Amino acid sequence: MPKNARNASPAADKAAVAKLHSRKPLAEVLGERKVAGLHVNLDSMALVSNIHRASAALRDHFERFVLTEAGLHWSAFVTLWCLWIYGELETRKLAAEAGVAKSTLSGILNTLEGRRLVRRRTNEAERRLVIVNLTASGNALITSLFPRFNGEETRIVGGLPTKQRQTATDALRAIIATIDEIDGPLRDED
Amino acid sequence: MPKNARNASPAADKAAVAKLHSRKPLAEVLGERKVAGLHVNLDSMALVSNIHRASAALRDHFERFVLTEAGLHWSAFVTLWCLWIYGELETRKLAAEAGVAKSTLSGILNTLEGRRLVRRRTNEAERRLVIVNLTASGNALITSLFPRFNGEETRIVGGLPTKQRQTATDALRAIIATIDEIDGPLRDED
DNA sequence: AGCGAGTCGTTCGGCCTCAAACGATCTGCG
DNA sequence: CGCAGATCGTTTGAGGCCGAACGACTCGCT
Repeated sequence: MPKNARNASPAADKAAVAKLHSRKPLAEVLGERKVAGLHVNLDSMALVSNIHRASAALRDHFERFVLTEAGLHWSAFVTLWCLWIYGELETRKLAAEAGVAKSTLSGILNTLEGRRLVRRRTNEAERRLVIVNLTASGNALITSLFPRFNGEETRIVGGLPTKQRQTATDALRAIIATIDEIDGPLRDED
Repeated sequence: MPKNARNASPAADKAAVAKLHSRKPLAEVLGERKVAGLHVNLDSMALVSNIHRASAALRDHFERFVLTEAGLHWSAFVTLWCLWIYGELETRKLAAEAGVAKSTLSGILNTLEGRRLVRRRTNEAERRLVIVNLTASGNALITSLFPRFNGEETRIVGGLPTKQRQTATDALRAIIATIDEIDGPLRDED
């Protein structure tokens, strides 16, 4: 499939998003048109909104420039990455680490197993558990992909002053911790 | 400590994610086990990784605590929100603003239209265009939802020092702009 | 007038995504 | 023992999500 073609290019509806998206911050439009007496915290909204946009833009960028040619979706990549880091993992922990529901992971593993990138194996001592690990080709794939990923990450965020990058990272960590704190109590203590 | 039934609680596989996720930063594990001579930029990785985690945690939190009871998914909410801000929008622009492909929006609009929350109408002057706007009940729903959203946003990020919040917001904006710059040239100039 | 190229929104096929329901397995307690 | 309850991973059903293909429509040429 030709990547050029100025004429008749379907594909990549998604690519138009970021451009239009960033053209005019929604927060401003809201400020202009809506928040007459609605007392809204625009600062909070701006930060949260930018977190989502940055996440989507990053994900989109990586899918488009690195993952598509490898035939992987985001979650499949994350799954392989986790397995690469941890060596092998039970399904339940892998799902948690990859950030998807266990039922979602089941489907992802079916896909990856079909491509011979991962292997499933029942734990004999605990026959309820299923252990997943990379095959040789799965390991080769993620090993070749990861440096490119990290390189792109650095290309994108490396331009920021070190101090700002650090501050932003800390802020995000704090946000994650706060949400954990709010949502966490509903879960069982272990 | 028995917040909720310790016995037989299906549901909310997703909730376990954040907890396990934040327990042990993957970057550290990577540092421990992998990056012997692989020269990886851990700072970049930490920032990018935390952007994704924060975005997912936020989205998850809002879906669980605000959207579920309204029977809305994330994208459906964003779609209603855009319509609330802009009044009415063509399908193409709405998709871009909501951050989804136009084909995805088509499905979302089918769902929302089925619930009588939005309305579709053909533009008579340009019969290719479809204009979407909120119904009265759609408007009522988003109007009631938005303040709760903003309140939660403030609860979550409001604890950060103003300066740090501002710095983080700027950093995210810069990241989005950088990605736009990298990806943008491939799109048509308008 | 007519026709080819461009641009709408929709449809289609394939996968991801979730919660809930399910079968298999392990455990504790009588 | 035996079986009720907890905990695995998988299946199911409804919908989100994408790129590609498509029909409807518009515009520019000739």
